[in-house]
Amino acid sequence: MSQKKITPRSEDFAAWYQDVVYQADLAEPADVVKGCMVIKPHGYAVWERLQAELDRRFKETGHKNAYFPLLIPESFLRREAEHVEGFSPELAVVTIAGGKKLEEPYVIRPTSETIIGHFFSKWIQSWRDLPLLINQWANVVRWELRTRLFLRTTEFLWQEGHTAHASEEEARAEARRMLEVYADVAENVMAMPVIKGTKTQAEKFAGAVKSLSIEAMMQNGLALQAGTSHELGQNFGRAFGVKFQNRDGQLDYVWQTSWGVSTRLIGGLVMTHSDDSGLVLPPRLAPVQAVVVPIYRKDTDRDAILSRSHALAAELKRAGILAETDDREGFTPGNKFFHWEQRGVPLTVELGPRDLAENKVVLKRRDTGLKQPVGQEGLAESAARLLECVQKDMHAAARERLESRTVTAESFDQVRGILEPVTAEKGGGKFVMAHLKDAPEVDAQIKALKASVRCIPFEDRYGGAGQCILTGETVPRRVVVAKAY
RNA sequence: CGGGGCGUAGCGCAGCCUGGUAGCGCACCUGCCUUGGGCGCAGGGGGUCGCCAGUUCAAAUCUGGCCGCCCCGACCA
Repeated sequence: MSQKKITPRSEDFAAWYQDVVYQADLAEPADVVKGCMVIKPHGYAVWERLQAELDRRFKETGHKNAYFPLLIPESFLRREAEHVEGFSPELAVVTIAGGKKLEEPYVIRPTSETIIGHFFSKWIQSWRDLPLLINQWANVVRWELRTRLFLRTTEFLWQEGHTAHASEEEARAEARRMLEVYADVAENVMAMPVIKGTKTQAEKFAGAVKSLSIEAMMQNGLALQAGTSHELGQNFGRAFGVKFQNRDGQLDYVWQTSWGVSTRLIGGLVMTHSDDSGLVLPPRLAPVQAVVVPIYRKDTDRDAILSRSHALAAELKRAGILAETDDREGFTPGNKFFHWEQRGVPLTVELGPRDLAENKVVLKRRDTGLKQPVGQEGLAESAARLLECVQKDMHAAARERLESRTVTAESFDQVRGILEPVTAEKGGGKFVMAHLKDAPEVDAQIKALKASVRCIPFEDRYGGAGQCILTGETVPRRVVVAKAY
């Protein structure tokens, strides 16, 4: 393992992010496959914990998992006009298979609305078949020009929920419900505060009637769209002939939703909590929550300290804490501390000769770096309590950062003044709350600043209606403007 | 596609100007010694110097061509 230093955030935030991802052993670029990455065991373990939290909630809200093909007939993409327009530039297409040119090429799914729409049309006849609530865990491919580990890669892992409903209201409620699930996971599992809101018409998903999103703020002040949930209306229902007979005996098209989060969340996690020493993981996502580091000077200490370390780790495990002992030979304690620190382990349990003699250990928390001696008696309880505390404190710190970097603006020039100097490298980003009309020409002017309207928040905390700073028309509330990933 | 940069050990780089048997740091292996925040010492393994051609007694080094990658811009759920 290399001992390369991590570039400080203040020097170059983008370089810092890469360094943290490497040093924490989360992932590396798949050098031989442009734009793709290898998610390494530690990174994948974080993803698995996140998946488990999400999957449990999907099932609790009545959804079932299924799996649809990776390859989609090219013609399917064309059936929904906006959808094809939105996705065709970033499609990878299979034209040859089995040594022969295909009659009709397949695209590698960039998302599955189309092929799932096709199967929904076969599965749904009656209102009794509705709602149909499906989720798929899958990989997708989008040929992006510029990629960054986790945040935007050519291939990525995600889940996509696809549902069909008998009424518009029910579909709308579903889209909203799933956004709330995402917000719950972001806030309470990832300790990452988010703003829930509606995308502007210009920013909505290709083929949707309305898109909802949760937006998080990274430590450089840039926004990250952390999850989206779409009301598809009857657009895909019409395109794929997903008809049902309603209670009145009449044929109608279903109202659909789709919603997704991806491995991008791991990028968000890194950029929300980590520091200049490396990764910082919230306890609820850490694959290892506590690591016992034995410290011994002489061979005579060695056996006693190692066996006590193993016993303490076993006790922690019995209490449901993901714990292990770092009993690797040939590494100094200092080396081990750095090792686990870079990997974001929330709690380190130090056990040396002095502690052994006094029946204590030293607990160190990753987020604040604070150390405290605690008795070996009752270690499981004190560790569990401390983990809870770390989880809460991390959330509070991130919340505080988001609040303190949210500002209001009363004119376009003011928005420009705040956002123009902001870059992913230098940081300084803000969420600028301003009155803006939901109209494509307005979005276009914000785009010219290399910023975007992130969302129109559900909850208005900035004083209600006002005049659009570009058109002068009255709009109901301020929207979030920011530079984003 | 426009501008800039770079290809030498697993990673990061020096050597190139001025041609003469390929080096440094980290990582890796062995042994001894250490262990409360990246131990030390000694020994060791690992290279078609991006590819092709040319010049030359001799090319990592000079010349020409090609390929690949990175950054900035454009593009972008």
